[in-house]
Amino acid sequence: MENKVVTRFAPSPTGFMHVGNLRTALYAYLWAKKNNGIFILRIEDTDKEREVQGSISHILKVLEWVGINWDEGPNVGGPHAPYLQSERLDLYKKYAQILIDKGLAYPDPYTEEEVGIFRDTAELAKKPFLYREHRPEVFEKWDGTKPLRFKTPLIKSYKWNDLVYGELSGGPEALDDFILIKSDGYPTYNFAHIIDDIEMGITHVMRGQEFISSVPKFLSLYDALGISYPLFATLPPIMGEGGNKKLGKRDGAKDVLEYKNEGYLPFAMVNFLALLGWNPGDEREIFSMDELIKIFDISRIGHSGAQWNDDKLDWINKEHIKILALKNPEELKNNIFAYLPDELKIEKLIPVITERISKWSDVKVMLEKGELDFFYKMPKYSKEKLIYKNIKLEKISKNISQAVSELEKINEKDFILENIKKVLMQVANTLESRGELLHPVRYALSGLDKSPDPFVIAEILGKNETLLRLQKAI
RNA sequence: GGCCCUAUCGUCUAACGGUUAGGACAUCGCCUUUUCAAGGCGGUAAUCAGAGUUCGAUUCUCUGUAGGGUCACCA
Repeated sequence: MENKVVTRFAPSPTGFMHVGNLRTALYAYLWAKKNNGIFILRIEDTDKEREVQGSISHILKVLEWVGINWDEGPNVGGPHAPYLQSERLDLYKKYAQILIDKGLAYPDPYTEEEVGIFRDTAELAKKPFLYREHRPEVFEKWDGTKPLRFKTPLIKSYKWNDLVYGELSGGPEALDDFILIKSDGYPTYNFAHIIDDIEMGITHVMRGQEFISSVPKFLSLYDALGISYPLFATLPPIMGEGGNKKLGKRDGAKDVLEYKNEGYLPFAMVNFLALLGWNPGDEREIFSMDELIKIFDISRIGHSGAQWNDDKLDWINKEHIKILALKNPEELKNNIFAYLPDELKIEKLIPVITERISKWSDVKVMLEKGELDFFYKMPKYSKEKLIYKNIKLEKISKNISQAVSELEKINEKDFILENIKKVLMQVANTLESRGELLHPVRYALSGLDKSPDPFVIAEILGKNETLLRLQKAI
């Protein structure tokens, strides 16, 4: 197994995971699985200031929810353990020492304030800030109390190949003496992720487009260590809905688990995210995770930013609900029942509800709007509304009476949709317009202007209740 | 401001020099339906602009414009 594909998802535990993070994880996972490779989860917890308690378990929960299983990482372990960067500090020190020995790393002699002044001056002059312009002539010995900086070995431009974007480049201003190890002893992202990617044998590095401008720094570090580059696959940004800003926490990107709570199916989320920046090249749009693994291909990842779109997510979710109704009706039932009070946990209500929702929480909305009350409560309504167009009330009453006497002939156990429909349609067809019977019947049974059709309602209510409500209307 | 990336219907996108520029979401209309939803059928709607290369540019090149990213002891 020489050329086994190894990818990783390496989030930092600084808060909740949003959909942008999840898509990066998904693409890395799909690519690994498509190639029978390994998908590693690594936690980049090197910023102790910004770390948020509970983030790690949150990340694991999100990945578990959508069905992204890591082959190596927290909980499952693996040959490169530990998978938390904060537990790998000795490793970074080892590599740092190699650079120091080569004369390619040195302690920063300035205070943070002094560096701040350098930066402000550069900004004021509308020039990019470059620390290396202030690099000390003589390097002191590093005692661990000062930040350790990388000495950019050669000021040059870099050109490299990206699996998604093709040839990319960065000018010399993208190279600088960045910090390898902070004064608190933790490595920076720039340093740690490279060491870990090397140590863990990562073959394909997938990450967002915001890292393009840092790649020259990474390349210069690989060069300094004399190590060949992994393959890079850069992902286009996800933009906020309606806006043109990259979707980020600051711009209201939602916690992935909020989608779970709102009642989206994990497959729908995966499906939608897969399509945001990638397409299979044909006209299919609905996929399971297994199908995605089969057809996913880095070469079909797009280059331009894609806007988040709730409408499309809702549609995809609805499609997945339909699939669920066929494949796993029990799960469909459980999800819908979870929102219903006991008196509404009626099996026959499920198809009626299913066709009206695009996510589970819509059931709650239906409930709140009172759209389901009539299934267990005698509806309240005004008799004027029984009138269909300009038909007189007496005529309506007569029509209903006629329907009632016909419905009475049906046996209690034969009181099912198709029989009810047959009988009511028979009566309705004798009238000038069918609406003069069907409208009042529907209204008498539901008390609503908009409701499922009267036959369905009648079946669910049963013979007694149906006739009772119709009598009342008469 | 420097550097980098991007640019097809409102949105997600297909078309890797030759298509009546295709599909999906949304929208609109019709059919079905008492109504709503669902479903079926159909419509409106796009190559950012200007030069070049070419017999021929959505596609290749350049310039402009617009949008995005980045320039931390954050990742």
